[in-house]
Amino acid sequence: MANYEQLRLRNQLCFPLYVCSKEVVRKYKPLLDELDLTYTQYITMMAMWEHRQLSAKELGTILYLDSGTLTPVLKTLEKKGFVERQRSKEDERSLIISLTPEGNELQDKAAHIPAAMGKCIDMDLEDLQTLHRLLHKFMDTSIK
Amino acid sequence: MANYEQLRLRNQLCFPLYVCSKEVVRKYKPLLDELDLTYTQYITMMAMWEHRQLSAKELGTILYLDSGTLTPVLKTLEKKGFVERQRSKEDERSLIISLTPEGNELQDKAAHIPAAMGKCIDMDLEDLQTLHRLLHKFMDTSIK
DNA sequence: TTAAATTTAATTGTGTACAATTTATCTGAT
DNA sequence: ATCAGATAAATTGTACACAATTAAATTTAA
Repeated sequence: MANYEQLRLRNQLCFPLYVCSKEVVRKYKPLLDELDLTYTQYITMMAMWEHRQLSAKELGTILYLDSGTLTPVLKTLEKKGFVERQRSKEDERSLIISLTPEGNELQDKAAHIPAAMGKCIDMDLEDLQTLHRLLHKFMDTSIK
Repeated sequence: MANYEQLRLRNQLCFPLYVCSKEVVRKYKPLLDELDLTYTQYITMMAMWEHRQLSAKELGTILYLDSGTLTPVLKTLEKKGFVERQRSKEDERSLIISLTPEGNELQDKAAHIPAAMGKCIDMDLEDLQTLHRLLHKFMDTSIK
């Protein structure tokens, strides 16, 4: 008789990852609605606040997103006035994304979000730090 | 001068969660292609293998998915012959999902997947167990 | 008992994700 | 100098994911 214990949802690592990720993104929604940003647009803006200017290629590397996802996200952010898209002069293949003044101002409006999210998470600091460390370890050792 | 340290991607908990989740799902793809299942269809089948019969409502609770996502997934799985959809006799609002013989046989073909995925993850067992425990704790304390 | 509230799926609309392909540009080896 | 290969975005197609709404069935309460 076969033992399918390993096929139970509760024994998977992938399933709680998948659920936690989705539910955290869902918790961001009311906060991000105030900024007129989706979660994907928000992490894109976080990368832009940090780097001011990036090629679409570099953004994709930072965010782990391909052009199929990023192209429409960047067009939307441009339409909202938060970034500018322009071809590189040195290499016409490359698309340079720059933060606009409006995009820069948005950072002030977003400044309270990390603390607001923190209040939703009812775990002690040590567990959160361990979780953070292990997720980064997982990313570094198991991805690509 | 404002300090936006908390707005950096690397300091977020959400971002590594989001990346790890996506990348794990991507790693499943070649294994699931052999079964003609997507990741969402796979976790749905895992729930069905475990419970044999569930209402759509119960499935949604187990998988953290709403009817907007589940309805098309279940129709696809029915088209593939792995589950049956029928209205409950006692409560016509309720949709009963049952495993078909073909769906049951699929479990044999899936039995090797957890071990195959395990080989992709280059972390020691203790870290994986800690990660698993903390993700469940996160789910239990911080979701809904 | 019947009207209001609740519950369950389905539908609609928007926005990702990603594989695969296409198009344009650039680089390097001959 | 040129063309074969590489690179960067965009496009196409499929499949979620979820909020909001709708529709039907059931339950509750006046």
